Amino acid sequence: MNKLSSDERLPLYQRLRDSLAQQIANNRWRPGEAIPTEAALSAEYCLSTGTVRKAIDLLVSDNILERQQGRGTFIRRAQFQSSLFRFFRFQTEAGERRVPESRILSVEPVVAPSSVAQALGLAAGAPVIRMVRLRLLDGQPVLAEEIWLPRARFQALLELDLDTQGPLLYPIYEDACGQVVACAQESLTAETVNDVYGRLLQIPVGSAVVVIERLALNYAGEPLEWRRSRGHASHFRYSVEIR
Amino acid sequence: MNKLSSDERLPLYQRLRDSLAQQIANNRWRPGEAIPTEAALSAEYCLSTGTVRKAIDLLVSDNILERQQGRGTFIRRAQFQSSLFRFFRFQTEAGERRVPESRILSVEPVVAPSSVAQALGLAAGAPVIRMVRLRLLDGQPVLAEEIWLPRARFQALLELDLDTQGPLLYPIYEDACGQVVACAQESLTAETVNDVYGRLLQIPVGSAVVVIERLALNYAGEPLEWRRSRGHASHFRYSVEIR
DNA sequence: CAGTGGTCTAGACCACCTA
DNA sequence: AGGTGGTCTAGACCACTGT
Repeated sequence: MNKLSSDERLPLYQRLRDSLAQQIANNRWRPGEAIPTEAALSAEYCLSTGTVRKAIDLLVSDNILERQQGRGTFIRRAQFQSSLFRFFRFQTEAGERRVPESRILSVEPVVAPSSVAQALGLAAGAPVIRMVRLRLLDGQPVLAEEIWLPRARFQALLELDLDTQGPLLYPIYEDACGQVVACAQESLTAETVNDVYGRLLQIPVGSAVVVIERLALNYAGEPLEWRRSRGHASHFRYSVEIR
Repeated sequence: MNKLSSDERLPLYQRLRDSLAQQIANNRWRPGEAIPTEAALSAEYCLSTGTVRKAIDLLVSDNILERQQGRGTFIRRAQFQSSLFRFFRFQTEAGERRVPESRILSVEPVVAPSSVAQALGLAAGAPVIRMVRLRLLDGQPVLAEEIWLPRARFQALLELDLDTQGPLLYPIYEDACGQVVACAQESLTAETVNDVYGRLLQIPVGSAVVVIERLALNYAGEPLEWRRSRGHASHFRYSVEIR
């Protein structure tokens, strides 16, 4: 006999959606846990199953819930899975996805070049951290990354032994610096590789590489990280649907 | 008392969706025209309104139909604005968008190479039309396109003087061949340009070019056109938002 | 087996548009 | 006023999952 609190003019399925989203935000259920069954919800809120289903449909299409026939409806595990997979086909012959290893080549405190400062919304010459990283599959370099971070937020990284960490940076940002990446803007182009990156990627100078520039933001929309990645074009394929 | 022809194991709303998509592809209704009301469809197919609504929901979320409360449900006008703009920055200094001119270099009936046949869903060696086209801005080549069409659908193109037509192919497909492009899948990569395309694009052999492969489909999801376009990487930039 | 989500029905009533 | 899509009900039966 629960009550729907939000605006009475909204349809019931919308109000139920809002109520459930609120409870999810308040951790009534943990990620991976099941919410009550559709029957239980329709009893709790005195709604028909059709209305409950429509509310759940919305949360599923929002990527907040996940249905599993015969088992239940679950809170989606928050998985900021690297967008790499959308761009590079780092896969075995069998087509299974793999996270490339990470080899950090340098981490140094520097002052921001003007282009980087502008991307990160800092004053020119502001203190930043510059990191160069190589991603490898089976020992073969596939991606070379240049990463820039505002030092004010990421000072702790300089005192950390990054080699002992996993291959993903964003969990480290979260654990060591309390900085949570919520979303990112990426921008894609191609170029022929120069000698520096040719050597890093172990490909001939003049090969075609794809260049990905990414600005990562926190939930408040503030820039956290700017990176430029280069990878051999033969590892690269990006697909879109157009309507 | 219409019959749903497709696979009996599929849910009714799926089969109705397919049936409607087929009729839309066959021009039973013109773009902008209304389809029968939900009540009429549920009578015609002997389905409840809930099932009909669900089928229409799918077509709406596919961007094929458009609901207007109190008025009806309408075939969406295909605004199919060339996706070129999303990928290539063909713009004046002022930032205004321009459609590049089209220069058709060849149109010839050939048999399909196996890769093309596979993309178009044809048997290997099936009759197709191969077209080579150059897109130019201010007389400068910016994009070289290789276009493959199933001859069964596009025979009429061979008897047409394409030079007298506009720079966009899809309106020609529609007017001359009755083939309506509803959506497309594009896939993007990069390579260093060979001598043939280097000469076409008037750029040095070995420059980085972006390669776009596109499969265009009609409303029934049947392949209509496969094309591969190459353009100089410096004209190319693609942006994405990642949640 | 019992319990879950997935499909489907045959309505009712409402909000909105056109005339 | 009459017709449209939008919301909602109170069920039924099915397909799938776990024990």
